[in-house]
Amino acid sequence: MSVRRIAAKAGVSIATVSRVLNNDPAVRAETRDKVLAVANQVGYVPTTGRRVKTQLAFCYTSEMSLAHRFDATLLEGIVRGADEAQFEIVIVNLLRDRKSNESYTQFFMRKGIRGVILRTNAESRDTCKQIAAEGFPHVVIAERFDDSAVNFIEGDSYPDSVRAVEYLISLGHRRIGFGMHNIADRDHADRRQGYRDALAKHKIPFQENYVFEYPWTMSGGATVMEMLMNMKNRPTAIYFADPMLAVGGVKKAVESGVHVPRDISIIGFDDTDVRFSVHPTLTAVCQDAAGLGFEAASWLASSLEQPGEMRLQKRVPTFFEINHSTAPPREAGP
Amino acid sequence: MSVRRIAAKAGVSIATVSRVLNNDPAVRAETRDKVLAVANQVGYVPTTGRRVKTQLAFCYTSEMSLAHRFDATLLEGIVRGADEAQFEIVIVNLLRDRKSNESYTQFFMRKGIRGVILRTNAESRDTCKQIAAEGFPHVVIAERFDDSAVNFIEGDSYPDSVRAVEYLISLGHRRIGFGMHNIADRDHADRRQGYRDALAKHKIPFQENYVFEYPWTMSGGATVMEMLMNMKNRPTAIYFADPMLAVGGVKKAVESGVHVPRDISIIGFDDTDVRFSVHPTLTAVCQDAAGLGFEAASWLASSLEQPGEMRLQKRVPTFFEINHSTAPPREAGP
DNA sequence: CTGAAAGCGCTTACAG
DNA sequence: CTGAAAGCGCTTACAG
Repeated sequence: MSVRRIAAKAGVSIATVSRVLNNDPAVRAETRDKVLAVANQVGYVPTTGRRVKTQLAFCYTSEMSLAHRFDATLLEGIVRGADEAQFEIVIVNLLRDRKSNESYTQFFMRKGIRGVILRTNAESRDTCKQIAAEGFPHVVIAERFDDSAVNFIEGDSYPDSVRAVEYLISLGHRRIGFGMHNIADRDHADRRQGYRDALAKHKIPFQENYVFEYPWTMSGGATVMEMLMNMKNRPTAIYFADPMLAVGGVKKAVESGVHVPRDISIIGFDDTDVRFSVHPTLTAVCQDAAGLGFEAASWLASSLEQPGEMRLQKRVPTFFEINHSTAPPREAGP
Repeated sequence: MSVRRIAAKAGVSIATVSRVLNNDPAVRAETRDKVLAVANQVGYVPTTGRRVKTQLAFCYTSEMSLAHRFDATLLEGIVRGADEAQFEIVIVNLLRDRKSNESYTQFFMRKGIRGVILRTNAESRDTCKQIAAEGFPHVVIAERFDDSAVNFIEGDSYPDSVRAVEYLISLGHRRIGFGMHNIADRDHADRRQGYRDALAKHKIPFQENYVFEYPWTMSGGATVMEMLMNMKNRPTAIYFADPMLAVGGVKKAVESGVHVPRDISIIGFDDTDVRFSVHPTLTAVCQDAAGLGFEAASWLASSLEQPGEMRLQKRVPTFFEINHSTAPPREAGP
C-alpha cells in the first residue's frame, strides 16, 4: 500500500506517484513537488520496484579498518575507478548480516550488488575461493591465489624486497634487521622471504632475533627500534616492510639521539607518500595502492559489461626508491 | 523474462527460482545450487523485486578525494557507525549521474538510499540546503549552517585556535605566522579568525604577509616554510591549521637546519595521529574525525528508525595538546 | 498533464 | 520439496 498511501495523502493517483518517483517530465512541477514532499514526510521506502544495477561492493572478509592507511588508499582508487565506469561503491562487512545458510551469491543479490572487490587475509582466503567457485563476479585485491577460478590483482613486493636488502648489503651492511606487521598473508610472507633470500644469496647467516613482527602502528615501529637499540650486537640497518612501522622506527631513533642514516640505515615501505613525511626521507619499497584499487574496480566494471567470463590474475611490481635514510655503516665499508 | 529465463535453463518453475533467490530453506540443496549456478552463468540482474532498505550514502558535493586524510578518517568512522546500526555505506558522487531536472529526493530514491551524510564546502552549501528543504533525511558533516532545517555535526576549532595562538604569545612570541589550506569553508575561516582574534586580544598587529594559504599537501607546507624562512623579519612561530601543511613545514625546517622549536615554534592541526609521526611531536589543535563520522552515521541511522522528524545541530569541540614543537623564542622571553 | 486499467516481474499461499 | 496460479507493488500504454 505504499505508493497508494502517498497517492491518497497527495490527492493524486498511484500512476502519478510512480511518474514522480521516476522523474517523468510530463508531470506538472507543483504536482511533482507535492508528491515528493509527502513521500519524504511519510518516510517512504519502496519495497519493490526497479532496482539499482550499478553497485559494486568493497568487501572486507575479516576484521579490517579504514584506519589502516593501505586500505583507505585502496578505497580511494577503487572509488575513482568505479566512478569513471559509472558504478557506485558500497562498503560491505561480510562478517555481519549474511544469513545462516545463505550463499554469497544470494547475499550479494539481496543487497543489489553486481560484483565484489574482496579484501582478505590468510584466515579468510577460503571465503574468496568460495565466492569464485559460486561464479559471482569478483576480484581479490592485494592477495594472490593459485586457484585459476579466483581473480586477483596484487602488488608484487618480493623482487624489490630482495633488492632493498641487497642494496643494504652493497653499502657494506652485514647485520640487517627486518620489521613487519604481524599479519599472515602472502604479501607479507613474500617480503620476509625476500629478506631471507637476499641474505642467503650473499651468504649472510639468517638470525631469528633480527626479525620483528609487530602491529602495524607507529608505536609498533618504536618498540622494534627500542628493542633493536638494546641488542648487544645490534643491526646496522633494518628493512621495515610496513609504512607506519618505518615511520615509528625513524621517529624513535631520532628521539633517542640515534642518527639516521649515520648510526642506522632504515629502509621503509610505502603505499602512498609517507616516506616523504619524515626526516630523513625514507629509502623505501613503494607500491601504488590507489592504482591497484583503481585497476581492480575498472576491471570488475568492464567485466560486467562483457558477455563471457573474464579472468584477471595480475601482479603489479613495486618500485624501489633510494632516498636519504640509508648509508654505509659507520664501522666498515663494503 | 528474467526469472523465467533462469527457470527454463535450470528446468524448474519460476516459483522455485524466486525461492532460491530468497534463500527459502525448503528448497533442496541441489536444486538451489543448480539455480544459483545458472543465475551467475547468465549474469542475472534483478530488474524489480524487493529493494535494499539499509543503505546510507556518503555524498561528496564537490571535487573531493579520499586521498585527503581527513575525508578518509571521517569515512572510517562513518562506516563503523553505519555497521553498528546495521546499515551499509554507499559512496555517491553528487556531481555525476543526477539526471537533469531530477530532485535530490528522486535521485536518492532511485539509488535506493535511505539517508545521506553530506560533505561540502563553500561552493556546494546550497546543495545541502536544498536537500534539507526537500525534507530528505540528511546530516552535513564538518560544516555548519544557520538554517534550522539543515542537520549538521562539525568540529568547533575556533576556541582552540585562539588558545593555540595565545599559548605562543604566552611563550613570548610576537611574530606569529598562520598557514592554512586554501579552501573556502566555515571551518577554516574559523581557524583563521581564531588566529586574528588571539592577536587582537593581545594587541599584536595583524600582518597580511604572515598569512599563508596553500594546498593541503606536505609540499604546500614546505613552500610555506621556505617563504617564511626567507622573510627578513621572519616569524618566530607559526600555527598551521591543516595536518599535512604542518608535517611538510616541520620537515622543511629540519631539512634546512632550522631547529624546531629552538629556531621556530610550530603548532599543527591533527585529525588523527599525524602529530606523532614527525620529530619533534607536534603541539597541535586536534579533532577526532573518526568520532565525528561515527556520530553522524549513528544519528542518521537512529533518526530513520524514529517516526517523527529529528534535528541535529552539533558542534564538537577540538582539544589542544602541547607537545615538543613549541618553546619560547630564542631572542626574548615573555 | 492526469487517471483507470492492463501489464510486468517477482513473491507466496495452496495443493500435492 | 516443487509447481500452478493468485496476488502484490510498481510501471506504462491508452484515453481524455
